[in-house]
Amino acid sequence: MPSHHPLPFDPIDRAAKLWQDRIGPAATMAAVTNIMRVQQILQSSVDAALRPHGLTFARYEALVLLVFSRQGSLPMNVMGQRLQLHPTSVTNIVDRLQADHLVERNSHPTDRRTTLVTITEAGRQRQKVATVALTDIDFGLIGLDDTQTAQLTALLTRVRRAAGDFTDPS
Amino acid sequence: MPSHHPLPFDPIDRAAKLWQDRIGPAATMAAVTNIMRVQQILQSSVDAALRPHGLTFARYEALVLLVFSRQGSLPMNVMGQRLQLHPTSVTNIVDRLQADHLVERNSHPTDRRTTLVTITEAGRQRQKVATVALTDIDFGLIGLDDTQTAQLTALLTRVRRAAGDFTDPS
DNA sequence: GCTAACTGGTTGGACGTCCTACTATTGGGA
DNA sequence: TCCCAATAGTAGGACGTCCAACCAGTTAGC
Repeated sequence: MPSHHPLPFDPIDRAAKLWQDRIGPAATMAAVTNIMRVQQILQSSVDAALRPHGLTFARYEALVLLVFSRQGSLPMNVMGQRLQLHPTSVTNIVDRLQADHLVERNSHPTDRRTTLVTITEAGRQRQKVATVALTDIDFGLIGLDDTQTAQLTALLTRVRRAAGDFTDPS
Repeated sequence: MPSHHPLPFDPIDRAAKLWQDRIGPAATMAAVTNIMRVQQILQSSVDAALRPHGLTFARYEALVLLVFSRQGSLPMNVMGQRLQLHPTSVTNIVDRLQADHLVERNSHPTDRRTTLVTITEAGRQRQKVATVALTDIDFGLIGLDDTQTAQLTALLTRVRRAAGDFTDPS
């Protein structure tokens, strides 16, 4: 169970209201704090579902990426690009997955700089049961029907695009 | 400048597409990862704007809360409730603000368990300039017009409500 | 060929978040 | 009155994220 204390009202929204008179883009502020807060809710909800399986969302995403990769292995830098993570975060995550024997580190055949991360059979199994756990809680995203979920995705994708998150491969 | 590496395509969406055939609520998964990602973008954008002023978003929010409080001081547990933070997170944040002389810790007049956090004059000044820095970047939330921003807020509010985030004081 | 710039990855440190466990204080009920 | 549950805050640790700095290997330019 996530440990968000219930709120009698939204303090940040209240702050935003106060700003409206003296500063400016309160609507934007409200959206920002909503995103921050919903992310926090989802994170703790998802992590709680994964904890019994010894995973976090970050490590789970890495496992998913490897499971769906053609060879079951990827260079670390590619993992960083796909998951949008700093190289040091990849190192951190792979360290922990490796300590759990869910992935292995292999050397690249031609480029001796790169490290290939390969998922193990145990890793595949773990990803499978973790996915079941996640689908059981519907990924922690509740309160929206299919149409609204699609709307939300569309809006957020727009933001990501505006932020230059995915540069189209032109 | 945030350090997200540009993406040629959305890997998680791709993974979600793969799941669609074999697992199920891929749309939900896509929305979840989008929220996670947008939060990350906003966080790093906002933190980058605050870094020159020696603040993070978490500490900034705490300052705002104190500035808008009637007495300029609040008990730590109240701060935790308003900011939706774990008690230990409040301790952490107040520690750092105090080290920067932006807040002070005072003892409560009647309840010796509670600690009153009081904003200093330096804290008020810092909050002011930090707010200017933040409004200058429009909180990093771009790519949406007013209508879309309102839509986004409405959708996220629905999620928060479903998660029991604000328990209406009925 | 040789040097300089670039790329892949790691280390160490800062920060925020949470959890578990603990101390101090308060307040309600036997 | 006294004891015990609830509350306020902190300490220590785990985790993920980032940055700065660094080393090893690779590639391009001269």
